[in-house]
Amino acid sequence: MNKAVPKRARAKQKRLSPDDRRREFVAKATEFFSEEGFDGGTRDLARRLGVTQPLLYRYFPSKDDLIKEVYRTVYLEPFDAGWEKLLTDRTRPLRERLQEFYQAYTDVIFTRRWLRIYFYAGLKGLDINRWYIGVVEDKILSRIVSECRHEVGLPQQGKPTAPELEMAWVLQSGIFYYGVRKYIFDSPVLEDKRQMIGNALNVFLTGFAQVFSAAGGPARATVKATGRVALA
Amino acid sequence: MNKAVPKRARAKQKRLSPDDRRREFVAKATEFFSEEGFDGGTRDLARRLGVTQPLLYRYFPSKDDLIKEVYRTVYLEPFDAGWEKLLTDRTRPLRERLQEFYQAYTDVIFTRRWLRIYFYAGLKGLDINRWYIGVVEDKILSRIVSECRHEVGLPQQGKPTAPELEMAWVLQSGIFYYGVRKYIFDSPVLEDKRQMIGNALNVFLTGFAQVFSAAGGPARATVKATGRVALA
DNA sequence: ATAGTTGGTGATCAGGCGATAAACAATCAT
DNA sequence: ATGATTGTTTATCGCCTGATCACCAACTAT
Repeated sequence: MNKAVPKRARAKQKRLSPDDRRREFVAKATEFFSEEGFDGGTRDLARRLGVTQPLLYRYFPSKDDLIKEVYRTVYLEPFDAGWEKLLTDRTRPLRERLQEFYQAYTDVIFTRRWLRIYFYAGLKGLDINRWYIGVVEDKILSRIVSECRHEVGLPQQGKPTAPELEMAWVLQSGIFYYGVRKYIFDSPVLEDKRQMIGNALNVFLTGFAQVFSAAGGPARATVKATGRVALA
Repeated sequence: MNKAVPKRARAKQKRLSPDDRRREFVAKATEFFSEEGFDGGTRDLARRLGVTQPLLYRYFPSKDDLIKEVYRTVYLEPFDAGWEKLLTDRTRPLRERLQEFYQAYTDVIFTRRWLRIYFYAGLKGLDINRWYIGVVEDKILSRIVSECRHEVGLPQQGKPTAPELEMAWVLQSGIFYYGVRKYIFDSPVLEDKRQMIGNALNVFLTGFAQVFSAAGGPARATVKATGRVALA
């Protein structure tokens, strides 16, 4: 049993402040759990941290508490207050605002770390996930719908309708799933993310204008005034 | 310890053929794993089946083998050969074919069972998931692109381009994620699935026509002939 | 130098896991 | 009815898990 020489081994890493060390643990735990899932063992995690397993329990009362901190950092980290202003800044063309927003947004969430934690949490049925979806709807999608309505000359009658919001979800999801395919399924995707976003926006904006504006040009598909689809 | 009366208790359920019983096990295991994840215990599973845990090992050599059978049934079950024909049947309007296809397709995969297994498998990094994505691309998306090209009068020059295929993914994902929100995240969605699909298709088809057809009408957004987006 | 506080480890516990073996119960062929 | 065969359970094994406790090492203040 080679238990000796603990001095030298640890002498290299300088002593961090307790808070910093804690944060370091959370950061590495995030990486670990995003790979192994939340059923990953505390011993494996500790090994990855270069410490022994009981030490975790000095910093966190239980594994669940550690996991909760992981959630918090992952979910709260990305949201940039500037995005709301960007989306509603009518001094710039809508197309340009959306392109810039989706590039910035996907720069943040299109990581293996973020996406995997997101789905692990979702499959667990945690509230935090529904909360996040609500935030996306409030801060992003309903703004986008409002701006689209303005763009095509529709009245700004308060909240977006449910079909409009759902259509914004279709756009959002179409872009979002590019990241899922790439980072969760390791599936090949169009290399140029910018181009994917650009095309998605072009199709969405032209389509939205013709489908949702009552006074739109001769729509290619038959749509009643209510937005309900006339099937064949 | 009440160990007696095993006769009566089991007398009710008639004896099934071995194969049927096996299938019943797989079916209920699918349900179980879709809820608990594949880390769910074999004892819990057995309790759900109304039998004891060791019995599972008479029907399946190991837990992993059982899981593989679960995958097989879930992934192979849905694919309907008729869908390819439906998508390419040019005697009917494209809009109508797509609406019918996506309604049928989502009728099959929009279940808590299917979607959750799909993501559990995906997070594990299993090949079967990449395989499925490839199938979707070959059997569904490239057909859709071909049909769209035909619809807008573009030449049928073999395979779809990468940007076109990616655009089809945006449509597919936009629709697919409706099910994810509803059945995985238990999040409220537009009640009328048919309407969601209809609107998504309307926007996509009108948008696609104007964005991807070189000779399209006056597109609202600036797009070079290559499909690459001109930013601002 | 010494006492006190904090950072970290080794040993260990109770419980749950997947899996196995031996015994019992029920059915079937004759 | 009897023996063979299949279906099912009880008991158990070795391993791994999250968590705890007593102890050791290191830095800080005096």
